[in-house]
Amino acid sequence: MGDSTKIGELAKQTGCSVETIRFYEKEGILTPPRRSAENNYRIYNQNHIEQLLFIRRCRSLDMSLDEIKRLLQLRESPQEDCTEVSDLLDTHINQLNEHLSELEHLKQQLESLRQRCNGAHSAEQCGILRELNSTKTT
Amino acid sequence: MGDSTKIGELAKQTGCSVETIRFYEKEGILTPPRRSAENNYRIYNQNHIEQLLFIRRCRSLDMSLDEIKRLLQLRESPQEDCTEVSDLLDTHINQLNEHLSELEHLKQQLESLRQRCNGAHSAEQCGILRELNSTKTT
DNA sequence: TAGACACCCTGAAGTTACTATAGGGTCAAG
DNA sequence: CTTGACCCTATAGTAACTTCAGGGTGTCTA
Repeated sequence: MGDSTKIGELAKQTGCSVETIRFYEKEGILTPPRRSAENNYRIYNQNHIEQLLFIRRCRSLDMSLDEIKRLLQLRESPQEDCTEVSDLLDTHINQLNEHLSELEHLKQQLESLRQRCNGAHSAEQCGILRELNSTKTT
Repeated sequence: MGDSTKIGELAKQTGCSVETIRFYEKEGILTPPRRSAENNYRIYNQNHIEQLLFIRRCRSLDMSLDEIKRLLQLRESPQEDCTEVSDLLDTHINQLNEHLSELEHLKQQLESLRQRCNGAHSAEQCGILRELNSTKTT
């Protein structure tokens, strides 16, 4: 038992689509399951479910598949030092912070641009288009 | 004059790469320029420079090429009502805001996860990996 | 037992906005 | 006449999937 899950069932249990599961396997992120002798269907066990949930959690934290692949490896080698895990996370957080400040900046620019027009002008007079025609790229 | 700019020159004047300019043309975003009869080189005029600067500004505001294509069309029809311009911008700003709050949420999760480990553990004991094994996906 | 329908399989192409690469012509200077 | 900078086209690669084409499997029901 716990070793007879077909791909559709795994999809339901993890919230992944069937296609995504096959994709993860092809990319070497999810361990290939055994196959049924009769019909070549993939047959998953509890370990696959946990792997896939781990992947989903990491993805929900916006980690890349490469990062996740590495984390899965580290997860598989319990004796090793986990410094790399926290380093990876630090790098990830730094990237996120950079991304965030870019977007904050963007938001200000867009809102300032938006105020140039309150609708109901002709396009020729539209303050937004005018601004886009002349603003310096930052 | 103002009608003899080759692609490398246009690239310099706009800060685009040569490849990107050709790409924009292929995608129907930048108007195809006339070609030199002798050598088939692209020859740009002032209008192309302005178009491309417009595109660059929109891209720096993170607009998609589809959005930019539409804005360029609206820019070309000065008599039309510009409501669509401000609508497009509103939609864009809303998307950005959603994206921003997702990332803020993400940041909190990542920082809380990060606190689970201060390094120098074995991977087996690593609070980060433990957490990733069990956290519910949100 | 035959048809319908849900499920499974593979492999390839499409998505976004470029970047890079291969393979080749053009042009001015030395 | 060759070197180097510039131009051309067409194709593939990037990330993380999604979609599609084309076809097998399994079960239920008329």
